[in-house]
Amino acid sequence: MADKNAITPTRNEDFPEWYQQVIRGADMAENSETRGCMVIKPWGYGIWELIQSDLDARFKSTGHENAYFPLLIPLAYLEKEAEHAEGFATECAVVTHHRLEAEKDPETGKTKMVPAGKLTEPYVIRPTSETIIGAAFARWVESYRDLPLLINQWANVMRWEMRPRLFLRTAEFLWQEGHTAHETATEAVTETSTIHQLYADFLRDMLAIPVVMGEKTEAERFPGAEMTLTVEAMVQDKKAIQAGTSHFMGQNFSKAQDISFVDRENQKQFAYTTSWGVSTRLIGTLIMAHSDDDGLVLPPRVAPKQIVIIPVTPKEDTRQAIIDSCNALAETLSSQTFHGQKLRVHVDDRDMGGGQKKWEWVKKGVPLRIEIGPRDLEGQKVCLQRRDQPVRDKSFIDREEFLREVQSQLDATHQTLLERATKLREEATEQCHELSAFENHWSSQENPGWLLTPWAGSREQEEELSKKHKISIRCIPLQEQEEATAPCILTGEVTNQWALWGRSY
RNA sequence: CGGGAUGUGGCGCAGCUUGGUAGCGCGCUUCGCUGGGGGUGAAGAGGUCGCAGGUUCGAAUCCUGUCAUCCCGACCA
Repeated sequence: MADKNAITPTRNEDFPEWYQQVIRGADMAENSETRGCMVIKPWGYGIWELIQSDLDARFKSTGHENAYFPLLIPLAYLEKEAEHAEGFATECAVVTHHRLEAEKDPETGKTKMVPAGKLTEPYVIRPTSETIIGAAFARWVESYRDLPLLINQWANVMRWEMRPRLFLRTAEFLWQEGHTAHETATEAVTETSTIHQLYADFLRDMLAIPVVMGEKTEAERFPGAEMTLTVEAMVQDKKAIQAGTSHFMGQNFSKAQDISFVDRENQKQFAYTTSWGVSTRLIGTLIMAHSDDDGLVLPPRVAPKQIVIIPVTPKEDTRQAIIDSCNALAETLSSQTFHGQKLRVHVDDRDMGGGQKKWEWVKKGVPLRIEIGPRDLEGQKVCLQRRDQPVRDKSFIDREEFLREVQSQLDATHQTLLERATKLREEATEQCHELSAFENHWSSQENPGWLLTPWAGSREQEEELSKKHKISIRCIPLQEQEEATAPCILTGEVTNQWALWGRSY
């Protein structure tokens, strides 16, 4: 087993299968009996809780409040905004009955439960909550004094996807959805951008994932939105993942749902609304962005355990002293903080092989592993292993020194991950001005990375190119738009708009 | 919804062509040896073979139906 990786296959051999095995190896989640739905296990849910609590604080500090709306949406609500309805129609689960009746099969004698009590008006299990929250907003908003209305909801939603994958695309998933209503378009657009930036900061600071911030083209926009802003991440197979979106709805939804108010001139006006969300897909993105052939690699700030201490007890007579020493170290560490939160430390004193324990924590992606054995105890040292470094690397440092530099070790881990991901993305993103080079690029390999091109094509032209090469415009990056004008790669028209193309999840 | 495949102990599979009521690996339990490493020896626990019919003295094996899942397409956070 000496040189074997913990995860089979490796990323190069079979990336999608590697992804599944990382999740299994880290014991994060599993497929459930319910079609397309996953069971999120404590290690995976722990990551989600950390994501949640940090985001929640960011939402609150930008003036938002949490509320909760029903899981079931009256079917009629979904019919109000045509584009929106159409966008989600094919993936809606529908509730049509409200009672079960026991029915005995006369031949087998077995009892079956049969749906009964048909509803006159069916309900849709929310695929997203614009409509039902909009209905509430319509009641809540009467005057310009009621605005802005800044609401967030933490919830589960359901989209009957054809091809589910753990975390990345499941029929039921957890997310937050922000919904806001504003007096003016400008204010609503500002809100959309504020959240866009909030997401980008969050991904960089918590998940160590660099993103490209940009706007979606009309073809890729949220159904019913006037503008969709996105943060796009590149993962290790060079595909793109849309990690979070923030939509400006204009007055589309407020007109459809009558979210109106009396303005400062005593005139009736329709509000301008926004919505924005990130989901458990962030965990999938996180896995694909950082993990290696030995399993999950967690950025410290979302690691349910940041430091795991493993006692090495080869001799019975020193065993208790070592365990005591480990517990003492854990206690000291736990009283320290990292980015405002208590360090999350765990002593693994289970009675089992040390090697097995070590590999479990490697596969779970714990940022720092500490081992303390008889020799370390004697020399007041600890054996430190960092998850962002090769698994077999270890350094023996003074215990006191370790206590002084834990935080910087954790920060350094975060920094390494962020730099690696940034480097990967930069190396796999090229500018392209020639249509022939553009077309060749997509057939050169399965996932050849991203291309940035001058773009002035129509929606139809975009869709044709997308279909032909199985790509999409990930976004019109905000940063690139100021750069020099150039002829569109397809039409030749001189433009200052640049499009970022890639294959995506 | 179109094309392909599969359903056998917790997981991964063999057995099915040539019917005779289950077997392997991993995991799990107990005990021993090990102990800076995912080691090792022994002994155990655990399945009426997706479901429903049919053929047969007898079906995991043959036939029919049905359900579910997976892979390739169209859709998608």
